[in-house]
Amino acid sequence: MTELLVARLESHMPLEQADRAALLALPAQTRQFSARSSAIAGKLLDNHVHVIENGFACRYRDLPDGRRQILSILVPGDIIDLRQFVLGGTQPFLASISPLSMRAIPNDHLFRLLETSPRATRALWSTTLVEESISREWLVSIGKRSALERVAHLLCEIYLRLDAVGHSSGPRFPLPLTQSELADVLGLSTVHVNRTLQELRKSGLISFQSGIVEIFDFSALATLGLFSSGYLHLRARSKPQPISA
Amino acid sequence: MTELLVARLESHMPLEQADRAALLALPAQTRQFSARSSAIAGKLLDNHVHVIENGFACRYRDLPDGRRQILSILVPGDIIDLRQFVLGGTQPFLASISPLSMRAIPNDHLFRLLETSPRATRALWSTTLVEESISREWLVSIGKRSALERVAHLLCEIYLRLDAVGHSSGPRFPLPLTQSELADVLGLSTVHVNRTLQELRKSGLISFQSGIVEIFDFSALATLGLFSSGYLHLRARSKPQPISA
DNA sequence: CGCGACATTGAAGTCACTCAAGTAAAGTGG
DNA sequence: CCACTTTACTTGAGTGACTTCAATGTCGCG
Repeated sequence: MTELLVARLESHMPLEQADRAALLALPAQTRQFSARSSAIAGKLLDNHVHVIENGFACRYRDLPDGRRQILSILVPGDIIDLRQFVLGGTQPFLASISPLSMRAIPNDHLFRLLETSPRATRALWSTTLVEESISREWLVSIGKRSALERVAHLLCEIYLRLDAVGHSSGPRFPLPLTQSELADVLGLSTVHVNRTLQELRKSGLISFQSGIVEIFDFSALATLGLFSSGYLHLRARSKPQPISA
Repeated sequence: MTELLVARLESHMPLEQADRAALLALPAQTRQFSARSSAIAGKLLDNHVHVIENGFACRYRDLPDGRRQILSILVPGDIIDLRQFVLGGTQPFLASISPLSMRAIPNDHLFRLLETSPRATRALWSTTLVEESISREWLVSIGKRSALERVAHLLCEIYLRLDAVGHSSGPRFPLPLTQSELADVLGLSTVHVNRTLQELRKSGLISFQSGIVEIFDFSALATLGLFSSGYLHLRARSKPQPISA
């Protein structure tokens, strides 16, 4: 049951049947976490790489005086500890946002795969490069986009990322972040996130309640957020996009 | 003459003699660029990966209305187009900051290396992961640190990165960015960068003139900037650090 | 010299923040 | 089943860090 991993890798680059088979043959055990538990990192299996199967998580950094910045939002299909796998060192802070289920793959099996399949290696490497690309886009948001643009941009991004792994339903998708967590993602204050969301709702572009977002006009939202999807490195899919950038 | 590449890879993880030899055997031709030419990307050799040998460059993103965010500062030893190599697609915008010399390595040789040396593959992969780690740290800066903290933090980072590849001289290092470029790095306005630099100078922590920074008290600067060097993933070096975090 | 690029300074403006309440919904315990 | 608590969201008022605009200063260079 690492189909999701294969789907994720193939959303960025094509695989051969042999690679797909090798990936599917990787052993994996399921692990569950409850919502909103920080310090997940300590509870991960050592010498395993984890793939999110369901739910949302995030990486974050706390500054000594209590300021917090959320560094990435992790959705199903995301691999959370490739950096440690490759580079060693300790896992940066990681927290679950919603209830979370993950698949843990033993490092040694993965090492063997890397040695035998350069293409699978590239595919895994790719996911880390896409993550980097997303980080950079967030830099643009936080550095130069206005609050309204930031929120619009983030919603577009999460929508496409979820859609790429089949976790959207039409124009609707789950976003189980509180406004205060969104603030820590976007480099804004909670109060300002609240007002910005109200503005987006009033302008008829989205609805957002009890953790569900609906985008009424993706292309208008993308324009408003100066969003263009290239940085996500999604390959065109066989079935047509429900809504497209 | 890819010694610099080897030095850079070894600053993050140990290599075996065989890997080192394989890396040094990679053919490479030198390419030169003048200072401050944007759209470097178009002038790079197709099907080559480029390593900076001397000088500074940056990746940047322009928004439609002229806002610009600099996404990363590239220093000697940095590899600038691994993403395209692995993931395909086009090079994000790239500009030289100072006169620049680079070494271009043909993709096919690199592919062959990846297929024969998993350890070299990991080392190259590592550099992209370190870049990602730096992007994330910049997110913290722009998202949550004050202007003074941001500048202090950036100076600490550049110093250690240059020092790791032997491009510092004692507490001094080149930083050929204009204040307006620093502003685009830090998500600030030029005017505010100017005032912030003055504050740092007045407090006696640094000097910064004609593109040369001198850090008088690294540890005070690091404290001020909430800097801790872990995210750079630098291995302890054999010779002692001149100044350390 | 005079031009261009960069740095510096002052004044005025604003976007987003902080502080402070208040509302709403959901969970907890007696 | 209803007080009590907790968590999230909403609203208003005042403030401040940083911005924008506009000059002025300084240095190197053709």
